[in-house]
Amino acid sequence: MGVSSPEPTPWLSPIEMRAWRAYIETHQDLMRALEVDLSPHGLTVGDYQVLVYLSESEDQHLRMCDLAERLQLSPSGLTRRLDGLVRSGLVTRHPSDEDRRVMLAVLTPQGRDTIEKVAPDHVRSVRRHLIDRLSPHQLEVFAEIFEAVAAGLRDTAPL
Amino acid sequence: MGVSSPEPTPWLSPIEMRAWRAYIETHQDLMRALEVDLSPHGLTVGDYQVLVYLSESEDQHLRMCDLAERLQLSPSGLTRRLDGLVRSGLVTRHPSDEDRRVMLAVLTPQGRDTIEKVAPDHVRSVRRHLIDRLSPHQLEVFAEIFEAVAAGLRDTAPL
DNA sequence: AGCATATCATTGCGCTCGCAACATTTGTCT
DNA sequence: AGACAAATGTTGCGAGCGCAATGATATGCT
Repeated sequence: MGVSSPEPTPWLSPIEMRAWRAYIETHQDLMRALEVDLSPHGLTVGDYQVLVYLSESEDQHLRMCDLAERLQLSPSGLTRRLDGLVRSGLVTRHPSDEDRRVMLAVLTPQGRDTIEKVAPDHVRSVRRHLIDRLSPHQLEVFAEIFEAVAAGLRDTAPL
Repeated sequence: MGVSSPEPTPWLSPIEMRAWRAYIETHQDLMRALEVDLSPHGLTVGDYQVLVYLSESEDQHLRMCDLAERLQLSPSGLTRRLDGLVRSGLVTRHPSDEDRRVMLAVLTPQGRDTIEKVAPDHVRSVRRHLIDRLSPHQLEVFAEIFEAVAAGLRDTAPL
């Protein structure tokens, strides 16, 4: 490349600022709305995610470390979150036979019932607040955008 | 309207699921990257936002309640966040003359210097991780999407 | 085999935040 | 004026999470 300017783009244009502020300010409200819709079921969105990943898994169980990675949660964070679900009877811990370091988080029948009962409501909530607001084209671009950002983060993170 | 089905759309289509998961999983990573980029300056993104809103305001000050609303923070949350900034010398508290209930959060000269020094780096960070990844068209749709969602939330929230 | 290193889960500690309760001040209504 | 309601900021309390340290187990290297 030739000689490039040392300060490529120092500030945000109006459209960039519009997009950035709308995103930042709306995300929190959206998440709060989902929490509110889920709270009558006695679950947080975080709890719900745990049940989803377990219910999607072979034999309804997952190693703690794998679950933590999918939830983007630190090991300690997952330990505490699972504590709550165990107290509620939705999940149990079971030591692995193959590797005695690992604990398996396993969905209980009650947990299975709960996720099946709650999921339709949660999906409706996501639709109502987000997806139904978007045209097919906007939905397509929405997916593209976050996939592109995710790809970018994977590139720069390992620096 | 005619007779409509009681369960309009019980599940997410593949494209909907793609969009939703990409969004949820990427948002956290994006915010974390912004925090990491800002941390060398000794600021969190939350602290940064406080300084931005104060620096944009008349006479560099804002009532606590107004600031809390813009930050989407509870009153107690703002009290604690300001505690940290006051300890760092970037902001001071000043009782209002007009209304003796209110406290004004006012940017100090040092806080002014800090935000002016940090802002370009933060903007570059936002560009690098998000905005530069998007085409002009994607950026436009990005803004539309979150403005539409925000409008929807304003409609349903007051229920 | 033996030892160093890596992996896995948990715990202690600190941080941030929301909710409810509270004290203070302002506004409203009669 | 007086009484009641609303608004404002702070504090105690508890929930949720990350980091660092710890203990237990597995893996790799010589």
